[in-house]
Amino acid sequence: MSRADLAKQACTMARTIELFGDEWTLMILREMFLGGRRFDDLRRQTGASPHILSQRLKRLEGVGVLRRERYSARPPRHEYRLTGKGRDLWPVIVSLKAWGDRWLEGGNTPVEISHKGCGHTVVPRMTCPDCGEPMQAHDARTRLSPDYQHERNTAGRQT
Amino acid sequence: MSRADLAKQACTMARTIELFGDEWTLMILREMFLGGRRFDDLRRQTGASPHILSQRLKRLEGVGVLRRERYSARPPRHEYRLTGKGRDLWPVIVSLKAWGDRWLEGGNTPVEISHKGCGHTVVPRMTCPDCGEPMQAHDARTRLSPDYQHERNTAGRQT
DNA sequence: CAAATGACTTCACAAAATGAAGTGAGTCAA
DNA sequence: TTGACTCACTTCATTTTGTGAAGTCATTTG
Repeated sequence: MSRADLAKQACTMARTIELFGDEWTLMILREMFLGGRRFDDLRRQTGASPHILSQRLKRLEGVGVLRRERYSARPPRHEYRLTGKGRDLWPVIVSLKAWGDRWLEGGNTPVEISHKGCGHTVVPRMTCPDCGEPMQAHDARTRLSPDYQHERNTAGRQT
Repeated sequence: MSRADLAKQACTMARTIELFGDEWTLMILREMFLGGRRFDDLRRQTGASPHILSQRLKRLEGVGVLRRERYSARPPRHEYRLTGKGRDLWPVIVSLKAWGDRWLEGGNTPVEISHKGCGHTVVPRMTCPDCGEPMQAHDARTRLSPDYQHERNTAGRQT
């Protein structure tokens, strides 16, 4: 199965992973949430080669999570900005960060997040929007739709 | 810069991305949160080739997010289970799902999550652990440590 | 006028993924 | 007790993707 085939699956998780589930795309998103906007900044901070950075930015622009904007006309220069759709990926990046801060060894976290509302330095977490309680894997019950159950049951069979 | 070089960065985000930031690893984690435990189930549901699945499972085991357990002795059979460290990646997968459910077209979400505590079907979200308010990108202020600032300022320079 | 900057593209080479086939331990049905 | 089958993989040839260096082009700055 190729990357493109993931896009055909009904599961929105699989399709989102197909879009953003690679090293460089995630690094670019991280960098943009840290404020990076220009090609060369992104290249330096992510370590991506210009070739791959260019490719990924085009894909992200195509998906609509960022847009290319001219910030200078005379030498034609562009920068990249997250759209609302792109900013909505924040929880993904923050979740990765939270995991790393908790489980990875080797010094303090170099990036701190504080909540503008209350001013405290925090590690944002998942909660239930209904009752407000924190939610982790074991607090959740997962249910698959009948169609999706069927898709899964017939997946990878040769008959 | 290669994938391995990301591991040397101080940023816990970069190092976490190095560990889990690829298509197949994320698909495997998704599948495990959906209850998948055996090699062939994982292979079928993720679409990964046995080669790559084997590689990724070894890496994930090495990192300690899952463990290999024998469930039958006579035909020696194993299955894979998430550890606590692995279950802690739940917010990453849920965030990807939430984004997909919101922004991707094409039918209803095939996976529903409900909160055991209150029983409601929910889309878990990020909140501030301090004041309990929902948090999104624009509610957060990001601060970099001085060391990390310096690492960033000298990144990608040839002099 | 020469060198620098920013935003890329092109290219030769290297690394990784794919798909198919194979392996080995063991079970189960005839 | 032979033959088909399952599970958990490994091996291998081919294709795809990524890498690092160099090049391009339109300016601007020394």
